Amino acid sequence: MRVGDEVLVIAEKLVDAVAKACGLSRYDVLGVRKGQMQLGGFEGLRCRRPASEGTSPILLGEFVTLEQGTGCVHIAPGHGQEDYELALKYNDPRYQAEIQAPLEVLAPVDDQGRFTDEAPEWQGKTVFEANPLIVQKLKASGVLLGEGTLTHTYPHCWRCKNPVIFRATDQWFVSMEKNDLRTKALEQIDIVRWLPPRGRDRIYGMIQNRPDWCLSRQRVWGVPIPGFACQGCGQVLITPAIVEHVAKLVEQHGTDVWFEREAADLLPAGTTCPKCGGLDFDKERDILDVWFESGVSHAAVLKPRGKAAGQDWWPADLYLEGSDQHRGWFHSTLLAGITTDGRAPYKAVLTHGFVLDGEGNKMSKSAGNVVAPQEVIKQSGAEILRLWVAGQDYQEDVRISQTILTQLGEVYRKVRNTTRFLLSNLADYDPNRNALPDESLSELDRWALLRLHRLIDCVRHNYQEFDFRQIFHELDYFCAVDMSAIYFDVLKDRLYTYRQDAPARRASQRVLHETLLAMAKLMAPILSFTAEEIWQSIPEQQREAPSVHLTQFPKADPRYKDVQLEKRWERLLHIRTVVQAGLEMQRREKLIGAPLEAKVRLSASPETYTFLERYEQDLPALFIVSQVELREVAEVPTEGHLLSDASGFAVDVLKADGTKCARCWRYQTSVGANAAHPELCDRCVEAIS
RNA sequence: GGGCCUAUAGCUCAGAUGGUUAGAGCGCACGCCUGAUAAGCGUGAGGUCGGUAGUUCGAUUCUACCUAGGCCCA
Repeated sequence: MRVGDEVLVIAEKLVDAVAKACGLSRYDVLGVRKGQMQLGGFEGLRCRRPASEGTSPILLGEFVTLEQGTGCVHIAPGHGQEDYELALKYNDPRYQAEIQAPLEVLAPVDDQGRFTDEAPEWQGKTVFEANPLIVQKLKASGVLLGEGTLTHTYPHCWRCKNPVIFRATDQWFVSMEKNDLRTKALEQIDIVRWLPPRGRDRIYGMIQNRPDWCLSRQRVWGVPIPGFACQGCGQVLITPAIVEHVAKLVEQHGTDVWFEREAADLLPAGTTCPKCGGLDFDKERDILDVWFESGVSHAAVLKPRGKAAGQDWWPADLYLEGSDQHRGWFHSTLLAGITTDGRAPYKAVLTHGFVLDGEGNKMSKSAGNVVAPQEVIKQSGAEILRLWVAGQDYQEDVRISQTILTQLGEVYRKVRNTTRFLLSNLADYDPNRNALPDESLSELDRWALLRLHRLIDCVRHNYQEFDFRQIFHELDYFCAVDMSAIYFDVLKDRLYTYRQDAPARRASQRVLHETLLAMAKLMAPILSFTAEEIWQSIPEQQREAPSVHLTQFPKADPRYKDVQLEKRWERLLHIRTVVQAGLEMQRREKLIGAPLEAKVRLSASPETYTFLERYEQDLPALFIVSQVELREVAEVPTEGHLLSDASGFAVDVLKADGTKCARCWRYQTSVGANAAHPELCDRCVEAIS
């Protein structure tokens, strides 16, 4: 645009804003130009510099926005990443026509933030001291159109909050392209097993796009880079022989040797510069990127250990860390492993999410929502914390809150009480003397073993798949439903009232004993202390090792996998549930209280009757009632029953016949028949005789 | 702003190549028991499957967008 006798180049959309900011009241827009010089644009045109001699080319940069300014900015490739990358782009041979001479990466600021002799006019002044002087000079020479200040976010020291001055400096790099590091890394990623599988996509994308690995960091503390530079010609010196020499010194004196000694005392005697023959060197002051150290930990930890144990410790079976380490540990380990060994030093990588509060928000001190593991351990115990880890879906972010911990306490107590019941009912049982063969087991016992071995199968599989939350839920269900609500409840009668050596009682105790051992082993990796506590409560001769953690993990025995029996019991347990609903109805009617006060009448269709007939003697025990009347009827359901079920039976609940036996609490007509024991039923009389 | 990802009952989790009343355990309510007792048993009530739009005969399941949240990067 034209202002007086001057022509200004301004981004089209910013013309008004610039005119306003600079107080340009009268101007004409002469035209719009865009793109390359050949197409009539500005790219490659040269401009006189406002504060120093010479000209600079106009470049096109994607990062210049229309949010403020004129749309034209000066760049300093020595003082900013985007500027630097733009200079690199134009220094490529295909842009030689546009820029005529290669762009220089000038960084005229020293380590103290002062201008160097490359900017003689400001030499010795800090950047902030020079800023107003430079503005003054521009004003004086009449090249400053306008001036203003702008507040915006800018990188700064996280500790002292001072702004950071970017400088292009010499660094050490690992090239992603030389020796095909990137290609090899991508190949290795597809060989490694990633859990969950999407981890593969995440690290693949990163490796695909990452720039060269910058190995050097400008920190005073860390692992030194064993490099040297010739004082005479600046030639960099780092050869295998030199590195080996330094490594020996470090082995003898520790890493500090690098900081304590002069360069001459760190180099092999008689080292000369291969380029100029110089004898004096500077040592490298930069340290290694810390990711380099974790990236090579496998070499320090796995390789020597494997050798010492005569085992294959390398590569690792599994690397396990939070999902942020796709960019960290897994990443640097992969690159280092490929460089030194040509492969990833791990076979599989498992990642977990992050711990969030009960609402799914990140924990922070200021938000006051932090749940500290130490506090959980203090309040609920380490076992609850372990249970929490197992029960959560770690493939996503996991939550922790008082509600969740309280709930875990319930699960823990269910597991604990279940094993307590097992232990207390095995007090008079010795598997070496009292165990009965499979043929002596009732169907109920076989069903319990079937459920146990299904559990073993499932738990074993899920440990292999690292799917711990399934184990958590299966264990909970097994304790709460299969054992506590069904098996134990039915078993109490025979455990408490049968003669001690009654085969039915001993048979069930065998199942209880096997269940106890298996449960302790199954939970051992998660509830390690509880499992061991259980184990120590088992008499020494009744367990195969002094510690549960020294036992073999249980394996499901296929001989208990009776699919027909499983189907029959599914049906029986369904009938049991319907009967329980009937009992509940009569309980509400105050007809009965305890189920043993009841007699259950089942009216079954011919098909159901045939199915139930073989269990007729077992039904009172299974339903935990005093009597069961089984009747065959032609049509079910029919009117006039308490409850009827679509699968072909109806339930009625009546008061039990007879009187309550003082010993087994069942209502039996035989109570009172024996003069010596007028309060006992016939079964109890027999049991105590 | 870019990459990867999540959202199912109060809680932790299942679920279906899209198809009848979306499941479990716990918790909760109510009741029972008192020989697992700071235990045990039973019954029941809880969900517009984050929101909106689209594809489809039909979507919680597929697509897009939105909202909320997490990790990494800029």
